[in-house]
Amino acid sequence: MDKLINYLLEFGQLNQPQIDLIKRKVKVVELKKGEYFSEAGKIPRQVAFIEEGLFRVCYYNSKGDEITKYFVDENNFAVDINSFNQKIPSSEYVQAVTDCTLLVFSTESLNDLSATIIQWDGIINKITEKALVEKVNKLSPMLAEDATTRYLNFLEKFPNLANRVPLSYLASYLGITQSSLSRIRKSI
Amino acid sequence: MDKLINYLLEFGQLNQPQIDLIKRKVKVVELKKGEYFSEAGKIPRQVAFIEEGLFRVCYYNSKGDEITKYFVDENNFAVDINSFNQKIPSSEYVQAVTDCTLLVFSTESLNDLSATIIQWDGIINKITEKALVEKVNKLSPMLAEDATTRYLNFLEKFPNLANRVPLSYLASYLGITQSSLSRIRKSI
DNA sequence: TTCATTATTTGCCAAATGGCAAAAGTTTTT
DNA sequence: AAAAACTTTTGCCATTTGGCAAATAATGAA
Repeated sequence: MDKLINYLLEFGQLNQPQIDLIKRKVKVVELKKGEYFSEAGKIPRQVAFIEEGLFRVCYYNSKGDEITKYFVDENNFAVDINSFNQKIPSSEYVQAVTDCTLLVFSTESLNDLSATIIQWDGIINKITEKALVEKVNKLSPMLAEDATTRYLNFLEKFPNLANRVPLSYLASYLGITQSSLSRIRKSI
Repeated sequence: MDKLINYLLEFGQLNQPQIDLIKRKVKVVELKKGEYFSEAGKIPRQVAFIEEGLFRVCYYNSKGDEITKYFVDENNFAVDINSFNQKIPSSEYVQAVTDCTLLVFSTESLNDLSATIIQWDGIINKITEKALVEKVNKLSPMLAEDATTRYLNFLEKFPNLANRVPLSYLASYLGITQSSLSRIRKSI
């Protein structure tokens, strides 16, 4: 669990008893490639810290295409933050792209931590904000770039991943078709 | 200032003395079309609530193109949240697209409010999170849509704006060239 | 290992978008 | 009102990406 604790410590101070409490509140979960951590239509009741592996968040658009909204890799939290906070059914799936090791907080654990650790909410808010800002900053320039550049940027961000991720996931994330991505790959 | 207060009240309760305090901490500012509220390279020291008008957030990409990252319309806060919080120079401009009336909070005012009003941080965090989630949710599907659809969606979101915004702003927001946007307009 | 299934590549052609420069239209300044 | 400056439209053609279906490759199950 060191990854989690170190990650939290980046956003605020915690003393040893607090750290121990956090460790007790978290549950280690393993997910196999392809399994879902949370599903569209359900109210998410857990938050995952990805200790190992890769997730994606995806949904079906009005045309029925499956769209990968973004990838979440290790050392990050994965959750449909909006649905989780508002306790409304999610409109997206959170799915393991590779086998994953997760550290899972339940809603109750989070409430306990929030009530017990005075810095907790502050830490979580900083983490949330940083994650969202990163998403905006990654998505925003993509519109101005051509498909090849978007793919190259993905390669840079996830160097050893491009070949472990199904083409269809990656293509929909990049906003192109599978065949186009295949051609782009060949041309590089 | 009712717009501001009503907006804040959507995210938490405030009693009258608190509301009065907030009103005292805020400064009304008018900006003319084209003027900047904050500029790239500077550390932002203010947050604006847009009472009237439209802003855009823009930057220059590596090719030197000016890119409109997003628009912010009335009843929303405009700030480069990341630079503001971390006190680092912004990499983007916040510019008035139309004449605007703003309610401006300085860093000091915000600190005072945070120290005095117990609910303040919670309210601000909710607002921040909501704004960021909205940005992600608006950007994300754009990649999967063609230019015409993106334009139509913009028209829907800002019905009476498309013709008041320079073509260049809108085109770079939509991720297309001015000429393409001009042709799309004609074809509708 | 072999078969079945799924994922990826490829060919062919169509559609969307870009690049550039000139023309037309608007707005601002003098 | 005329000139200058800026914005938008348009023509022409190149490039990028898409759509579809078949071929190939890779993966998983029997």
